[in-house]
Amino acid sequence: MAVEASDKPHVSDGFDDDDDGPIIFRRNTTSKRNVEGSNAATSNARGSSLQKGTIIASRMMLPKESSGGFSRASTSHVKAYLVNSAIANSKSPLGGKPKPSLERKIPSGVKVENSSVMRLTKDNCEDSEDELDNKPLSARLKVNSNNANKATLAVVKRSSEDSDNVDDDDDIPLSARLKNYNVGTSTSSKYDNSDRKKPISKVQKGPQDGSNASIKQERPSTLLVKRPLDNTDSLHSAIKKPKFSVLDASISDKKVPMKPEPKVEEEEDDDDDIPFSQRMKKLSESSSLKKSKNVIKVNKAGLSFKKQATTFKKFSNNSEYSKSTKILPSSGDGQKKWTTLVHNGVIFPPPYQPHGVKMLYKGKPVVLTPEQEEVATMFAVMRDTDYMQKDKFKENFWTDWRKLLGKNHVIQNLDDCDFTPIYEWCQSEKEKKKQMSSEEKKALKEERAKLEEKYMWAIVDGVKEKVGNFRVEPPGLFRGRGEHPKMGKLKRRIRPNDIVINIGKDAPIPECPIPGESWKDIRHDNTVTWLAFWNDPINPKLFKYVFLAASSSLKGQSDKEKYEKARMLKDYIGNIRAAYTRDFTCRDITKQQIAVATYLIDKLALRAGNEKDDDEADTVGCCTLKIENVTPEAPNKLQFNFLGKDSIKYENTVEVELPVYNAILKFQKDKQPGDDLFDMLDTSKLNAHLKELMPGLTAKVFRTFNASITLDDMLNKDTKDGDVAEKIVVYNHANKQVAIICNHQRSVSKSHTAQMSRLTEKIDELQAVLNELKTDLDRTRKGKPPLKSSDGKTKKNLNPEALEKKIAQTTTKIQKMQRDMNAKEDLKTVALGTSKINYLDPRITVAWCKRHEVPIEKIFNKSLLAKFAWAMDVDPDFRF
DNA sequence: GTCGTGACTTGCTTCGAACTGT
DNA sequence: ACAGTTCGAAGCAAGTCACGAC
Repeated sequence: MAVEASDKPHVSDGFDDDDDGPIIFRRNTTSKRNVEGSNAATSNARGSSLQKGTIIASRMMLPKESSGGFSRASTSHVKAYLVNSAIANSKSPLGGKPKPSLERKIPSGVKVENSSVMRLTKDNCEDSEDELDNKPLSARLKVNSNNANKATLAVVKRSSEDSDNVDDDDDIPLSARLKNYNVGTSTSSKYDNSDRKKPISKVQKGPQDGSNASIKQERPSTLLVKRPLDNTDSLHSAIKKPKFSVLDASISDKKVPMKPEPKVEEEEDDDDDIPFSQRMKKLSESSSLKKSKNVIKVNKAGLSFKKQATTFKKFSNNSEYSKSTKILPSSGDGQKKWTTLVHNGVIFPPPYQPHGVKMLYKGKPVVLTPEQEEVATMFAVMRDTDYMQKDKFKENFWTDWRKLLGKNHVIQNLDDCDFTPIYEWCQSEKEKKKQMSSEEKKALKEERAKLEEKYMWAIVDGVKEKVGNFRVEPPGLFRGRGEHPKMGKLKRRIRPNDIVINIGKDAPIPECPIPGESWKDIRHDNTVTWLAFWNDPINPKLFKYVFLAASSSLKGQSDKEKYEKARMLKDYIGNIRAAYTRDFTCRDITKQQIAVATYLIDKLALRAGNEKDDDEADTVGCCTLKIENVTPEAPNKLQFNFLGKDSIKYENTVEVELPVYNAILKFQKDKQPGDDLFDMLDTSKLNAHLKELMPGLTAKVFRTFNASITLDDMLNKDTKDGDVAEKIVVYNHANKQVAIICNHQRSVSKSHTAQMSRLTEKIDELQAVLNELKTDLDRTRKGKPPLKSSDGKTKKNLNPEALEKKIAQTTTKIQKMQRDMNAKEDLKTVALGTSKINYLDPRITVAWCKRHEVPIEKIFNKSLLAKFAWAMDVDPDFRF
């Protein structure tokens, strides 16, 4: 049974008893509601400008990414960013000046022209080296490492824009810098920080302590027993990433990944049995140890911001990760995710309640059965969406609805249907609901909560954990994104006999909530984390899973591993870049394509790009780029234009290394539009190759790596002394750059234009007031009375000091409004949340907050604090 | 090596409550 | 009190990637 000392859900405990005052969350984005002329269905048509040219600002100009910039690191990142920032954000929010919308102001071309790009003056993948192509990359890299200095890489002197920022090794020949990487360890990498200087094998031997660890141990558990984050092998081995967890074994035979350090200590063997996650933990803990001096220092500083410390404590305290001393039994199979699992299954949406409102067919009311009416209502309520403009949507709806109507039904075509009565009925119902008193609303909410309470929690190995999506999806019309061929199809009602339950062997099987029906199947599979699933009614070969919530330890554990893997890439990235640069001119076309694809994934943070079926929207990623998605522009630019995930448009023109440019020309030769650019490549080949370079490396790791390293660099470069608000501006700016790198877009709020004009009006009004005040001041100084106000009233005769004060206040107000307006415009198509939730290592944020005395709740909202509980006790000196 | 399946992460929109300014 | 706005949470679609069968 769960160990439970409180009735309260543990997740919220940290908030409910907040005695430190209210937690205020703010964000400077515009409303996400109401999409300007578009919604999901038209996402491909929107926001294309976001990407346009902005990548360059943040990534394309990064010298480290150029052919030779392998050893370049964080500072270069930031430097490049700053240069671009100057270009792209001539009126940056940091500067507080009016800043027009990104896309309008920054034609990609301009940015490219301004970018400082290091070029290969000579290709370093000589034909003579082709003999190496048959050797494993890692082996080749060894050669490469020795040859790196000889590699005929040269750096074109960086352009003047960033010359004043040039950092120490900018002038060091690239070859020399490369050497650092090739020699191996992080000591040579500028990405490195001290806590990464030991190879995994070494670090794990260290004492498991670190200041954080000791703090954890001292803390008694007050609520539930929590699962430790790096809880021995049971949990870790449970994480289904065998390639990662068992990396030692898997890589030791033939294909040895590049090593961040050349020398492997004897102890390594001993660690082979230790799960990767655990080793990673030790790795970071060892860093805590090393930094203990600093910790003390920071702790001292911390006294001045007790409240902040309390927040961190509260979250790490409440975190399952920091409390438990419980060791889960070892699974032995390396796959076990849990030992005991208890939950109550899922809750179903209420049955359909017919409203009896008659729709019209050829102007006449039609009687429908409840089933037919239900589907008609689904269609009626979509009247205001863009789906109604899509023939495919209507066609699919009609096909499915007609099946319900039957061939001989009076309704014979959709065009003659008028759903207005139903639509209006729905609107009035909505309105009624809106008009309910707050007491009524509260009562309803409580009733619902009471009904759902038992489904909200699961007990995993004795720990009460929140369940994520315990509600079965209600029936509806499928809202595929982009030009999805199945949009409009009926998503039928899911019944208990569609649902497979996964639960512990000894746990009671959840009672089926619908009398007379039963579950499809009961499983006791502890190698997976799902609690239930059903087949997607739209695409039966896909599944809909019920998982634990993001705040659960299982999710937290895998989150942490994800970031550790990305951090690990930091130690390998130099060699990896050297390797793919070498292969840009390989004779082996597959290798050449792998090299170019990896380059694009690294440089542009593209997704891998799996193959897609015909019954899905036509979107692409790196491996599935089509000929027409990339347009070469002589001498060495590539113009990208494609629909990516969720049919979000990716538009970007970038300057690339000449060998890459030439390779793209070669890949396009003799192909037609519609043909694959990388015809020899797919994601499995690419990932198999990446795994040779670093254990567990896949294409998506590059995205996490690039996002997190960018945040880390920018925060550390740009944070200046100042008040919290200014620091938050820095954070949001970095967050925005990451969102741009990852092409995280959102649709423009429907009310955006109206909001902007309202703000403009207000600013104009204030400006008029300001002018009046200035005139009055002028007159007062000359001994004249103030002019009458615009409405003809006589104004009070103020003294010059009072007028000056008023002028200052008004000016400040105008400036603030202008700042808000600029921020709103600036972020109207940029979604900051996605990167925060998925790509930015929370420890970067937490450590930065600690270092700069920024309350963490200014950056993370309640759910993020819960999700990232595992990161709360990070060393303030943590660097990604 | 390819393909299909399964499990999980990522990503955008929507909903509705809370907040803010008047 | 009200309207407009912000924001967290939920919803669910759409990706990635591993693995096993053939």
